[in-house]
Formats: sequence, structure tokens, C-alpha cells
Amino acid sequence: MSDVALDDIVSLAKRRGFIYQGSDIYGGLAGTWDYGPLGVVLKRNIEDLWWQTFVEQRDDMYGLDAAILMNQKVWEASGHATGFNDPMVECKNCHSRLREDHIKGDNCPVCGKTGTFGKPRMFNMMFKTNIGPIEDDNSVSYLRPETAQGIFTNFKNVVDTLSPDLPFGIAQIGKAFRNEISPRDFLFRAREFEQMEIEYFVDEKTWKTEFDKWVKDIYAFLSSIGIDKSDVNELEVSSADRAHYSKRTIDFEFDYSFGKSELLGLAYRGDFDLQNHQKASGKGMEYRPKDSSKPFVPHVIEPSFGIDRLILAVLSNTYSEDVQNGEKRTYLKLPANIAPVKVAISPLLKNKPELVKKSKEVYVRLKKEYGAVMWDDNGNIGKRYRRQDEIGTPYCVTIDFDSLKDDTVTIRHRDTTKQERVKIKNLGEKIA
RNA sequence: GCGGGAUUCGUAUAACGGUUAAUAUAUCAGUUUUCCAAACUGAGGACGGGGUUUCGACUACCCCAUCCCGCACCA
Repeated sequence: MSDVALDDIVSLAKRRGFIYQGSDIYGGLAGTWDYGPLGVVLKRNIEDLWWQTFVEQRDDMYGLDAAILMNQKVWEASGHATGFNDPMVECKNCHSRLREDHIKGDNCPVCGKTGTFGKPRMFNMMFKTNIGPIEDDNSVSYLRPETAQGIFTNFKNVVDTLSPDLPFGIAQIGKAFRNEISPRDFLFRAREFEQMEIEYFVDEKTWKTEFDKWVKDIYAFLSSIGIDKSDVNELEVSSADRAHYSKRTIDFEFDYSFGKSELLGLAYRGDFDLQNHQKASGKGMEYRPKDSSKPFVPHVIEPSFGIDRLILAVLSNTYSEDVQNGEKRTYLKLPANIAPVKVAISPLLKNKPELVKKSKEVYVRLKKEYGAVMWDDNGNIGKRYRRQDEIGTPYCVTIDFDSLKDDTVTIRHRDTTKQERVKIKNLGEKIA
């Protein structure tokens, strides 16, 4: 298990404006979290990087942003309307609650007693709502429990309008909702969360090689947000545990403070989803090869990332403490490309107008170029460094009296606390 | 959902059936300070919500919410 305590991360996240409890002033709402001023930037940086990596930098990928509310027929076709509707039974002896379909015979698997089960009760993991003013069976809709179905239902649209060559993928970032029985472990299991999902459509014959390529691509992306291959455990999901239509599924697990748990998943789903929607909607889901060979329903490989879980992993991985001059220093070793503040600008002394003036010039100049630049003149210089350390700012630039003479400044590095003197005009290449 | 524990300034802690609820740190303003949380002055900031007992409840009791630990769940 990771030796970073979850409490330390939760506390820092709140103290510094990364993540707050949802509905905080009313006592909270279980399973919801709000991203504060720094958190939203961190999150957006990761999403942007993901989008660049998997959509913009590739020519076989197409973006999508589908509606959260969908026709109830979507969930009937996908199996969620029944699959998410699990009958639960409770053992009257040991009070264990179990899924009825997981129990063999009349024996409680927990306490071993026989005939102790009460009446099964339905538990639906989907949030139900009604469309329009009349609440009846026809008006029922659900908040999507995964973004994937929005991609499958638009498969035909994308094929018809952009006529992509196989293999190709459709990528989407968006919210999903699950009425979890017990949300746990900070961002890890929430009722409202965000997914970054890809459905990658392939010819069945090629699925194994494409699957392996995705494993590589996933590691490359993780590495770019500071999660190394050595931080990840690949769990081959056994045929008993994976969905019946899947021939292979890998859970990529991360070592969180509460134990190894899923960070993201990679599943080969066969043609299960498209076939189901073809059957249910009556619309053709074939791909027509350009060489006029026989049309077929493609198979699909699904890399599915939970942003919130990625953020929790990034925070766990980068939360660091060391001792400087006998004082504990807390810092986030965030990679520069996702740090919410890239560089902080300070005058060495804030009561010297000439230093402040010069610092402002540097600040305005860098802010214009990089955006994520913070002005910090509070307290003394050491205090500012520590404060920037805690929010993971990789570079601090300080303007001192020499700066006035020769246009140089010191740039101080978060991880080493070392500093170097550079020309103002060369700052860009140092923090790029 | 079940069992156990908890909930007091942003954070971390303290105290008390009865004065203005304390301390550290953080925050903000000012003085000072020539590179790693120095010092000084000042300011703002909390008893999760509701009910009961009581002359009086942050404190006791009940209900609810949330968090933590364990169990179960995770299609």
C-alpha cells in the first residue's frame, strides 16, 4: 500500500483549493466532490493532455460529446436496465447483503446458515429521472452510468458523415452517474464522476494486435502525467470475472493508500454492443470496407479512464515530504505539464517599489505567454516557496536588486530547491 | 445497506452543564526583511442539522446528514 495517508491528501486538497466535499455548507452529499480553483485546472490539464494524445495527435480518432440523458431503449439494449437492476437479499442471521444471483442454493456464503434469506429487494445502480411533466413508464430516463453508450449510439452517424477507415476510434470525455451503495475513499468511488472513454473499432481478425497497441498507448499517456509503469499493476481479469461478451479485459491497478484498486480498464468487448443496438434499433451497424468486400459489424476495444481516479493517483504519487533546515516541507511533485500553476513570480522584497515594478513586468510578460502564472508577494520569500511547493508549482521566479542592473532573475526548482540565475528573455525555455 | 468510531475557526487540536469557546498554523492588512515557513502589530474566522431533558446544552439523550474503519457491493 502507498504510505501516503489519504487524510493528508484530503486535507491538502481542501486547504489549498483543489477539491472540496460536495454541498459542503449543508453537511455534504455522499459521493460528490467539487473541484476548486486549483483542482479544476489540474483536471482540465489532464483532460486536455488526454484529448491531445488520443484525438488531436492521431488520425484514426474522432471526438464526441453525447447527451447524458438518453432514450430508455438505449439502456434496455445495452443490458443496463436489467443488469444494473440487481436483486439483493439479506441474511437474517449475519445481516450480510448479497446479490441473489451470486448465491448458490440456500446457504449463506458468509455465515454458512441455511434458509436465513429474506425477500429479495431490487437495487438499481442507475439514477432514475423523468422526462417531461408526466411521470409514467414512458417518461422514465436515466443519468448515464457510463459514457460508452453515447458512442455506440452515434457509431452510425460518425460512419455516415465522416466515412472513417477501420480501425478507428471515437473518444469522449463526460460525466457519468452511479448510485453506489457506499461511496468510499475520497474520489475513488463517487456517485457522480467523469470518464474519458474510447471505443476503438476493429476488424475481429486484428483485435489481439490492436489490444496490445492500446496497452502501450495507455502506458505512454500515464507516463506523461507522472504515473510510471512500475506504479501500475496489470490485472488480467479472469473469464469468470469479466463480462460474458469480453474475451479479454485488463484492469490497470494503482497502489492507493487504501490498497491496490482499479485506475482504468481496457476491455475487448467483441461486437456485443453494436449487435445489440442493431437488433434493438433496426439500424444497420455495419462498416463497409472501401475495397467493396463484405460489410461487417466491427468489434470494439474499450480503454476507459476515470479522471477522478487518475487525479487521486496523481496526488498520491506526487505528495512528498522532506526536511529542509529542520522543518518539514510538503510538496506536490506534479509534472510541469499538468501543474495548475506553472510558475510563480515574486519580488524579493515587496516594500521596494523598484523591485515590484520590475517583477510586475516579468509577471505580465509570462502571464500573457503561459496563462498559468501566479503573482505572489505575501510574507517573505521562503514562505512563498513553501506555499508554491504545496500546490505543486514547478518554478518560482524571484526578482532581486541584480535584476534591475542586468535583467537576470533567479529561477528556483521545486523538487531540488536549487536555484539558477537566468536572463529574463531566456525564461521561456527554462519553464517550457 | 449492516456493525463500530467520529464531527468545534481554512487546517490540526483543546476545554467546559453557566463570563467574550482556547491554542498552533494558515488567511488578510500593516511594519520589517537582500533567497527557503524569522519577528512584531492588528483583523476576520468554528461548536454539522433538527429535536428532547434542563432555569440554562457545544457538552447529556434521540433522530438525520457527513466522514473514517470493518463487512457486503462494484454490472
